[in-house]
Amino acid sequence: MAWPYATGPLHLGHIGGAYLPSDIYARFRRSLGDDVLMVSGSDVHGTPITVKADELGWDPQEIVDKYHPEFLSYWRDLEIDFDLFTTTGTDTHKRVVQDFFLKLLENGYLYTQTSEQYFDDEAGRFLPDRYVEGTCPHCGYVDARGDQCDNCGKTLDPTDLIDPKSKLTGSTPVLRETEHYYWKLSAFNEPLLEWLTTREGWRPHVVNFAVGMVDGGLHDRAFTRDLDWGIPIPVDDLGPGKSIYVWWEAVMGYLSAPQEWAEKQGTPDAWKAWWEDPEAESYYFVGKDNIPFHAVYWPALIMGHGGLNLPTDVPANQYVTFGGAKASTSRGVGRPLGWYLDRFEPDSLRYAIAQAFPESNDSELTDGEIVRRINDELVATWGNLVNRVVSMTNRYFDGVVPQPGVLSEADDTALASRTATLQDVSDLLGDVKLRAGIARAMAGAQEANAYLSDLAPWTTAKTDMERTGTTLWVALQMIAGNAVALSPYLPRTSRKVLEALGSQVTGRAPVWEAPEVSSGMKLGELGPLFAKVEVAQFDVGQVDATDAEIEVRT
RNA sequence: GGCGGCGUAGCUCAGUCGGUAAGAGCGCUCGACUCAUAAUCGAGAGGUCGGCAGUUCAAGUCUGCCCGCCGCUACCA
Repeated sequence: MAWPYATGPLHLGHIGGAYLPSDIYARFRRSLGDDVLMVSGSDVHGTPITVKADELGWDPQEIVDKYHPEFLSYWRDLEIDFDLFTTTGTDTHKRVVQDFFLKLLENGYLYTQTSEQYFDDEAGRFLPDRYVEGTCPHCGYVDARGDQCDNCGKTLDPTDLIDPKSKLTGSTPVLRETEHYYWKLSAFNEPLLEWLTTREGWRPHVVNFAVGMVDGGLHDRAFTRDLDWGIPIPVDDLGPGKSIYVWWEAVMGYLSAPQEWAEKQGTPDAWKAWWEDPEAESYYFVGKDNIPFHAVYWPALIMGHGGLNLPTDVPANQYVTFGGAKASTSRGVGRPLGWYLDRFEPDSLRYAIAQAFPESNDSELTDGEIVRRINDELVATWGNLVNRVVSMTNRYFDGVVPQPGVLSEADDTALASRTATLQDVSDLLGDVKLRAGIARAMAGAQEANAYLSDLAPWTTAKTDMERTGTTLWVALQMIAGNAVALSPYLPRTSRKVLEALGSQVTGRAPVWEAPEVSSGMKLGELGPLFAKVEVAQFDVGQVDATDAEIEVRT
């Protein structure tokens, strides 16, 4: 799972790209009976946080304190079931990161080197490339940044700039020597390439991207920064004010979070089952912009550390787009998640997003599209199926599951389709094809609807109650099986259905098999599973207006 | 500019190693049904797979060029 910056509200892109896929996959594996540990947390040391803090005149910690709890509320509302959602600001994380640093040092993958960097005397600190502006030596553009010229596009070094100025204070920065730890990343070119090119079942765009990157030859990278905010290095030979670069430190959260979880459980060594047992599998659900860190840098760090499991898979998603542009709250594309949570039921929203997972391509998801998916697909096909069968059972059999008579060929076919659905969805989920999985589960519901059409229990009820009872019994079995198939995607309503049909869901997820709905059992109360979304529910004209508005804005 | 990627039915998307008549859902049309949240079921219409050229017995699928679009550019992807 990606670690979000605690800098602002999340939007559908975050949910569709990483958190919901992860939750669905985790629920599925739990249903299979596997032990699953799902962890993530807020990155509290990222540059965006200090930048935002500077802007607002706040302390970085205040930003974190504002957004981290908000994230937790999203997980609760959407039922994204983390075992632990922590932050990179914990003592455990600090300890793990510092130990990791020492391990790399001990293994010979860190060395010190001095370089010259611009220093702002007025602000009293070193300036990142982007904080230096000046005239481009290539095209003469006046507002070129230290890393790149926006006008001619050439990549620059801050020292190339003519007449450099600090973006912070406007003063002329001076070059100063600074010493840093460097990470011997170049040592991992071969092993990474070897590892990446032998991955099977990975999404092509992930492998291509990572291989392309490593193939070009990775250079050593600075491991530390001149910053007070962050995790200080655990050695003092460089003097004070040296922190570990946030990206290297953030990914180590995957190692620290399980340890924190284990400590809280009172079984401090329990994390090793996930990290040191070679049989353990690890899946990193991230957006495609995070591929370098999860498919290249983090594996390289793991290799450098030794004794830890490399990622089993990095099923990175592409982007959820709005009006063709990547969702980004800061740029005003898409809406904050809270807006949707106020207007949609969690399972309905999960459905709409899952049907648009950008697994192999960017996927467009507008408000109108969400409404359409909920009303015309989820409510019409699945919600309605459950509702019609339950109400017929109520009407003809007083809500008691009827006793089936002799099964016809159609009945057998229907029952077979139930297990086929479960099997197919299982195969797709196993391959992390989550979007195809939910589509297959919905096809199962359509098969049940078609079965009802063929057998027309409302007609046979006039003449042959045994036949009617058999049909409804079969339909109830199909519904129960389908509820299981949908349970990773729609946990709340699936549980409702299963419980109404007499299945006790004991663990965190139902067992992955078609449950038997017993004859003679009285059905539990079960109203409509999902409310149809009325557009009037939005602020007047909001849906269309927003779609248009977003397009204009991009 | 560099790097990565995208352009397939009205809409959102699938199309594995190039090979049976190009697929799904929704929408639309027609028909059936009336148990059900005007839901469901069946049938059908609709695509020169962005354009041009090439490789091949055969290309949505490979190569080149062009057009349009998007993302990343984190102290070098």
